[in-house]
Formats: sequence, structure tokens, C-alpha cells
Amino acid sequence: MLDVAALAGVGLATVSRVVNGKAGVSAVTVARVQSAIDRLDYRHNVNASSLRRLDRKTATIGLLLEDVSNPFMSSLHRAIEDAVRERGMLVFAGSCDENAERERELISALRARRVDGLVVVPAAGDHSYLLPELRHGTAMVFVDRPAGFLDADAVVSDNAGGVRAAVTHLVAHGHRRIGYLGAVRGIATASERLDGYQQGLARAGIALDERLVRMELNGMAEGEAATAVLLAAGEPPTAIVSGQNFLTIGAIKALRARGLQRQVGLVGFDDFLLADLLEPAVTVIAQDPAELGRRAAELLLLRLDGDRSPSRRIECPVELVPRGSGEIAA
Amino acid sequence: MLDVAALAGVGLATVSRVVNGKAGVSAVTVARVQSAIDRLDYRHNVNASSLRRLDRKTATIGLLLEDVSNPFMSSLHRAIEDAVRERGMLVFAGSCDENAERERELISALRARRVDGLVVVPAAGDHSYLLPELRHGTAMVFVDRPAGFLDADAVVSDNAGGVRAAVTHLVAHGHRRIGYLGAVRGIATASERLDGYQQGLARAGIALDERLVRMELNGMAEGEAATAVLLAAGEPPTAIVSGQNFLTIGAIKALRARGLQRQVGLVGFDDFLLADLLEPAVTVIAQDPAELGRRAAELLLLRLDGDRSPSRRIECPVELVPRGSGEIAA
DNA sequence: ATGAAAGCGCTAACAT
DNA sequence: ATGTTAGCGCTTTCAT
Repeated sequence: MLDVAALAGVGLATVSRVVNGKAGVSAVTVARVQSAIDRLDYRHNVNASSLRRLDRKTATIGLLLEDVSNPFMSSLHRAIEDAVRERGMLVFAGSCDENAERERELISALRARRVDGLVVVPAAGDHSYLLPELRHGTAMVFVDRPAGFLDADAVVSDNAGGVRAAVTHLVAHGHRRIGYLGAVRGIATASERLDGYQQGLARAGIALDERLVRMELNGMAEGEAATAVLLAAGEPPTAIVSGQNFLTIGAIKALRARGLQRQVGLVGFDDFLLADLLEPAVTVIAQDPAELGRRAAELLLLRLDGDRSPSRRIECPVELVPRGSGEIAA
Repeated sequence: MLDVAALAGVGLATVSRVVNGKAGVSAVTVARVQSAIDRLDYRHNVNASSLRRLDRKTATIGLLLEDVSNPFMSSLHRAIEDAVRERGMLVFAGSCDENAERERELISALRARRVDGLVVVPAAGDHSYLLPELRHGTAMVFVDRPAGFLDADAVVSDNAGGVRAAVTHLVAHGHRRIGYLGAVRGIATASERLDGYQQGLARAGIALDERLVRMELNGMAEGEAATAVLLAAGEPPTAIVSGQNFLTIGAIKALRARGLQRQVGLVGFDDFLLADLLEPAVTVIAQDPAELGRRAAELLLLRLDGDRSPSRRIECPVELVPRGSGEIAA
């Protein structure tokens, strides 16, 4: 910057004004500085800038996902990127893998880089350790699940409602023995969805049969194995609700392996690519990850603009998409 | 940091030494400083640190993808994240959407944050504008495609070889009229794959029929439409090779719509989730995005460690995965 | 409209 | 083993 000032024959402050697009510089001076910038291939140092500037802003946010390569998470990612891009902000992305320690490490690294805000898909556990950070003024929004033991903004899907609708849908097709596959209870979404299952049964006046419920499942293989167990039981379910997309795919594999994909009903939480091209096509409760991301980014930007109102919880609707697998009669 | 020094009753430099884990501080002093850090909830400022430090390193890299939410790209992302995580580095991720201008904007923003290195899936076009940056010492590796008009490290798949193998495979199943669906020629992978198609035909002694080739396709819908055109022609192809995963899915839809999915052979470039559960299951030429990412990160870290040797080009093998759609006889 | 100088949080050189 | 000081690139007073 000093070089630019020297070449343009102006003072340091003037270059700073030009670089930051501030008023109070004559057009000729701007042009001179601009050409010096171009000639020297000068690149503004945002880090140094934020160090000195009053608001301390780095125009940078941190995004913590369960896994950047998970399709649901990466759709969230894209929506958030697009939303903050307009403000010239860049996003640090990281994967926590549902690991609380990894989450803390990443947040610590992000803090050290002085990100303006944080969008977090929280791992299970206690997030009260973020209270000082929150109070300090770092904008923070949780997505997909609320933070544990921390009063902070959250944007989530209507998990219970979605699964409730799925159960009701299957009941309407004559099913009474409906199995359920769920992820680790510690994850808020998993326990809310299980609640929805129980509510759905209750509304239909069906007693809960614990033997039809498999929780703590993680990934396709475990979904497949759990489905196999359900199907092998004395009184197997006539339909299954799966609480997560990889579990759904596992369930499909198990059904296929037994030639039961057209006999046993199936509704999965989360839409996925090609669900409509499988046979039968898969009925799902579709979340809208892009919408979740947009709303989260919107809230974050509000906070960054100084909004200090009480924390908000936004619940996005989900949609049951009938495609075939959920319309198999009992 | 000044506060920490005051509370611990030591000098600034000593706190810096402790924070950076440098030798030459007595165990007691370290403990005292550490406890002051904890008490004050002090967080090191990496930006300020890099400003003053000799090597200027920010422990940060930039990753430019076509789209962070594209499954192939996000797998790359994850592999790179994992590789640099061990060094305590964070990654800025961004989507260029095959848009050269967007790429420049992002790179400019990353430069302004003084990233140590760049991993880029380049949009079509001229990348010589990065030469000053490269010379200046920013580590830079291109993945999936080489940079245009810039001599820089690149990690790519064997695109031509993969499509050649696909054609040979179809020929072995009796096909002579093989259609091809490809993306925009400006993208290196698209033109290399088209080359592979022509090579495969040439090796089989089959004359190229331009009417069987559809290029400049973008996305599922265009893939479907192009397939429809091929199938509606006077002498339709008995098999199709698709040069990209979304085009493949489009082709499947078109075949299904005409009930031809068991008559017309299909091999797609890029594996995708559920390709094995479709009927018929889809034969693909599988790339290994995680391996591409690992190799790219490896190269980048070498450069970051000061390697100034001539630029390297690493080509990763691809694998033809026969699943059914590619084994339909002519 | 412009410039000079102070100082953001830190590391490195030089003290001791 | 530890402290003092200069200065990284920048923005912000406060001058003029």
C-alpha cells in the first residue's frame, strides 16, 4: 500500500480511502491511485485491514457441517455460500462427523481467524461452552438441529411432523405394523423423528411395539442389517419408516435382497437423488436444505448487522412426496 | 495477549512463545501463562500473527470447486479437508459454476485473505492471469482439469482412457452404432472424453458418425433431451456412452420413458449413488474423487513446504464397473 | 480533499 | 530464561 501511495504520489490514507471506496477523494486522485494499484498488482490485505478497523470484521464466516460431502449438508453449504456471497463474504467449511471434540477444535480454529459469524450443524452434546463467544458478539446460527444447552438461533425442519405424516400415510394404506429405523438418539433430529413416529401411532390408536423400532443406527450397512432383523422377526412389519436417507437406502437393499420391495411399504425421511427412478420409486418426507440454508444465512446476516433481539427458532415445513413405495397396501 | 502477559506477570514475548509452543520457557512460566490464558478466555489471533511472522503463513487454503454441492466435487472437498486438517489448516470453499469471472472474483477474495495455497477445479478459459500469483509463491494445484495456458500442477483422471474403455466394452458386446453425450467442449474433461470416444471407435475400426454425437450438453434435462433426439433418429444407436453423471441420469430417464432401458446399452462416466440399485444397474467408468483430492492436497503441501521443482501432472486411473446396462448385447 | 502519525495484536530481533 | 522494542499492512483520528 505504501508502494501504491508512493507511485501515485499521494498519502497512505488516500490509498486506503480509494481501496475502501470511501467518499472524499477527487475523481482524478482515484484514477491515479487505481492505475498505481493495477500497475503494481497490489492486493488489499483484508486481515491487516480488519486488525485495525473499528468493527473488526473479517468478511468471513465459518460453516460447520456434519460432513461437507454429505448431499444434504452440501446443499445447505451452497445455499449459505450464495446468501453471503452478495456481501463479499467468504466461507470456511469444515466437517465435524458428529464428533463434539472435532467441533470444538474447528470452532477454536475459526475463532483464531476471527470469523464474523458461525453457522453450525451441531454435534450431539453441550454447547454452553460457546456462551462467552456468543456474548462477545460473534453471530451464531444453528441449522438442522438446535444447540444443546445454549440459547441461540436455530433453523430446523419439522421433524416430528414429517414422520407423523409418514405414519399417518401408511396407516391410511392399511398398515398397522409399522417398523421404524432411526439414528443415534443424542442427535436432536433423530429423537424428534422418533417422537413423530410415536405420535403417528398414537393418533391412529396403534400400540407401540418396541420390537419394531431400531435406533442408534448409523449408515447404509446398519440400516440394511436392522431392516433384515425386522423382516426376519415372527411378526414382521408390513411397512417401514426410515428416519434418515442412508438408512432408507439400506432398507431398500434389504427389501430387494428378499424380493419384498413391492410387498412392504417404505417411507424415508430426506429426499435423495434418483429416489424417483428406483422401482418402486421411493416415497419420502422431503426437507428443503436450500431453504434451511437460506433462512440460516438470513438470520446470521441480521445478527451481523447488529440485531440483538432474543434468539429465534425457525421451523421449516417438510413435504411428503408419494412415489410408490409408500402407497403399497398392507 | 497483553492482558495475559500482565495477569501472568511476564513479558509479551513470553506469552507469544507459550502460545506458539516454542522452547526456551520454563515449565512453571508455561503453566502460569497457560492459566492466565484460560482465565481470560484468550484466543490467539492468527491473522495478526501471520501479519508479523516471517513466513507470512495463514494456515489457510482456498478451494474452488465447480459447485460445493455437486457430489463429485464435495467428495474432493472432503478428501482435501482431511489432508490439510493434520496441519491445522482451514479451508475456504467456493463455487465457480464454470464461470470464469466468478472464479476470478473468488481468487481475488482469497488473495486478499492471504491464503497459503489454492486448490482449483478450473473453469474453462485462460488462467495465465494467475502467473504473478504463482511466481509470488502461492502454492497452487489444479484438480480434475489442468489450468488453461498456465504451467502448473494438475491432478486429473484418465478421461480419454476411460471413455475408450467404455467404447471397447460396448463393441465387445456387439455394438457398432454407439452414441455419445458430452458436456461443453471448453471444459478439458469434456473434450478429452470425446477424444476417448473417437479413439475407441477408431480402434474398433468403426467410422465416426457425427449424427450420433451430442456435445455442449449441460445437466440432466439436456441429457434427456439429447438422448431422445438420438433415439428418434432414422438409425438410432444401439448403445450410448455418456460423458458425465447428470447426463447419464438424463439418458436413463429418456430410455425409461421409451421402455428401452433393457434394449439400449449404456455406460456413464462417473459413478453415482444408487447406480447399483437402478434396473438395470448402471455400468460406469468410476473416477476416484477422494484419491484425486488426496493427491492434490499432497502436492499442495509439498509446494507449501518449499518444493520449487517443475510442475507435475498426475493422472489417476479410472475403473470400468460393469453392472448391467453396459452388458446389453446389440 | 488530503496527509501525518498512532496503534490494531502479534512475532522477531536484540537485549539482558 | 525472559523482557523490550520495532514494525507487519492497514484504518482512523486529527491535522491542514
